[in-house]
Amino acid sequence: MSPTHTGGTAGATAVPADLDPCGREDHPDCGIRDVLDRIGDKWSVLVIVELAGGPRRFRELQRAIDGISQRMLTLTVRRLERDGLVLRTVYPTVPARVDYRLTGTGAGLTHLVKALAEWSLTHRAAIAEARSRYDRAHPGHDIR
Amino acid sequence: MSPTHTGGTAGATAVPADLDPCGREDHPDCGIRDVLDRIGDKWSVLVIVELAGGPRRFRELQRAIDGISQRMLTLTVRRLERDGLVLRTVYPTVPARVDYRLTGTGAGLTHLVKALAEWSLTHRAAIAEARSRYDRAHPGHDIR
DNA sequence: CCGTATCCGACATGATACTG
DNA sequence: CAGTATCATGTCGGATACGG
Repeated sequence: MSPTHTGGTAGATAVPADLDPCGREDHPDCGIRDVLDRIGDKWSVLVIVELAGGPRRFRELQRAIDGISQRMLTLTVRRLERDGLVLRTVYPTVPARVDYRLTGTGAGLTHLVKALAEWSLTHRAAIAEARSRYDRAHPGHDIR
Repeated sequence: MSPTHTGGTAGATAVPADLDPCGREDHPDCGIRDVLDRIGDKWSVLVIVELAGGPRRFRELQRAIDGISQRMLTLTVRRLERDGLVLRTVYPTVPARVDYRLTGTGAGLTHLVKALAEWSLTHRAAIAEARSRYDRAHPGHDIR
């Protein structure tokens, strides 16, 4: 395929209205960023997935999520709590016992996360192949 | 009783753990990370959303996505290309003309992104409120 | 127009030690 | 057990300048 065509560009030119929550693109922050930042960070999704299996204590989470440091687990779980996605409960026993569970809002997110996870699995092979193909075609040119 | 609890908008709804795409929870890295890293980074989603409206040239993307630097647009679009989510076409004109469009795989991701965007919009208010409530209840204690 | 190449600061994350 | 505090560091992303 040698695309020599400089004529009219094919396809629609407008962003579908249902995908443009900002109204205008010159307004970068429109709410979706907040959620995406949470979804995107290294550990939140793993915490959500783990909590989807039911309430967990701090140490249970840490053991379940391989590689997470105490500090990052604390931060992650605090941010999720702050956003109202996770409910933190402290039992005044000795030693203290704390458990975490998804709120209704958080549980709703799990459906999306689940869809994302399924999509990932479905396309994992294709993506891996695309990557190696790209790397083969562009030697020495590292992106990542 | 009266366990001290903070945060959370509604009562927790336990979700059955059919979410584990890895088979085992002690093995959290199973491909979903790759996709999440792409979803999670600052610009990929915005590029995908923009391309959902049809093919775009480099400058069009940059103008549409407010705040993105040339460097980051290049990197973002290259990574998406490498993953086989975006197709890059170079027309040998002078000056060069390049356009980007979603591949079939990339278009599939659009649906998920769209779902995520809708979820964000729906819960934006609740999240914002949860945050300010948290911040009110925990003064001086910043998480972000 | 469409990039690439550098430099650099800010922030996220990790390691470690300490507390209630 | 469930954190907090502190320090070190690696990466991300922005600004800028240059090149095809």
